Amino acid sequence: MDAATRLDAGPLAGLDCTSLFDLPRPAVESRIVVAMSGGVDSSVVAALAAASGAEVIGITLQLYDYGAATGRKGACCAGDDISDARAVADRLGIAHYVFDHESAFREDVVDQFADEYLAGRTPVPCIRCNMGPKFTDLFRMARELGADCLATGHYVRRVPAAGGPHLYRALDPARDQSYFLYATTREQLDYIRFPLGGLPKTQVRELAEAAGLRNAAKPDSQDICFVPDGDYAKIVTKLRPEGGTPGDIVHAATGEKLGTHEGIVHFTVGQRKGLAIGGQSEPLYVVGLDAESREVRVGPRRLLAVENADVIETNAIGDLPAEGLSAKVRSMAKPVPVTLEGKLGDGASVRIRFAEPEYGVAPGQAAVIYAGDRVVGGGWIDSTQAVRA
RNA sequence: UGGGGUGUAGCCAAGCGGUAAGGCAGCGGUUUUUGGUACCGCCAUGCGCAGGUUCGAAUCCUGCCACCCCAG
Repeated sequence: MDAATRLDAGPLAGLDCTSLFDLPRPAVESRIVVAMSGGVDSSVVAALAAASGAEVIGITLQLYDYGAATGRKGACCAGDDISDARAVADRLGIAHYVFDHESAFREDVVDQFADEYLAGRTPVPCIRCNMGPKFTDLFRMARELGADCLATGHYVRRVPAAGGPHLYRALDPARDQSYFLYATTREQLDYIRFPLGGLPKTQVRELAEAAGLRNAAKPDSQDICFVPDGDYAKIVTKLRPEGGTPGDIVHAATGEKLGTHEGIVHFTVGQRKGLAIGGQSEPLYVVGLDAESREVRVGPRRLLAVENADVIETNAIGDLPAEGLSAKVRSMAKPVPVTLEGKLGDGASVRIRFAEPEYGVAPGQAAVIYAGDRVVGGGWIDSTQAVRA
């Protein structure tokens, strides 16, 4: 009947729920706050927490409302997520609180998102969301509730080490979410737990199934959570109408005007589709955006080659090896070899030199630095330097 | 008005009597907790129009139309 029994009998019978949470004292004396989004992953974290014997409190933040965000009525998936979270908490017999966090989310994430596009950059709202609502606000709530830790469903590994915990990529590279967590501070990492970082997704689903969670088969979330139909530009221009001001599309090499566009917010460096320019012998990509002139500069793929990128507001996690560093400039990519100029961390600016030219590096995106599987930090890409022709 | 040239999908373009290449764009799908990329698939019963020759024409012939260039 209770979750612990089911788990012990289920496909993950050998799993040590207590050590998954790396608690400072016996589980039965501990209190764990779980960030519950309503998805499978965080629901399973709640189930694991409950199975550990600790007192578990689930917290769900109401972050957005699709109806309000898009002007559409009757579409409120956020509400479905919240009710899923509540149902899971009920099923597990744990406390569950929902906090209205919409206005803070709008300020910290959505407005930022729109402003970045307006400035010709390409934001990563998921990182902002982790930095703010999840790892700052939820963090504070968990502390105030006297919890021993805050647990989330992120696929990333926290590994205790001498100078403080380290952050590692998930065991399953296909699920790894470390790109979105490079900005995690030492204080946050001390307190937050990622019990799923060592598990394959299939196992998580099996566990959800075994625990009888109603969202066990719920599709993985993808795209930007507050952009229901994938049309992010619609949201941006709704928030910032000036983002839809037309401008010219010009060839980056010749300066020739090739066409016009319906707003700079529709483009990102490295983008190929959507330019609607035909009659070319090879594909054209966006190689630069000028917010001032609203000019979209395009060119063949070779013009995308970048030899270094300057990143700002950097964070460092743990000590930095002298060599063997690699970097990801997008979530779905293999880390590529790099060297750093400057000292990573404490908000400093650093120059990343790519060992081989990197293509489609967009300002506004994050560059995350790795030493093998360990995340050593990262920062926001502010500008890039093209490979000399 | 005379001379020359060109008219093939949204754009560029191959084809030169044997039953419409390719690229770009676009659309769809796969992948994906950001944007994007990449990959796969689709995309001219018809070649400016009308006739003719031929077993068979985008390809040859005739006329017409349109656009471009040169001349005046």
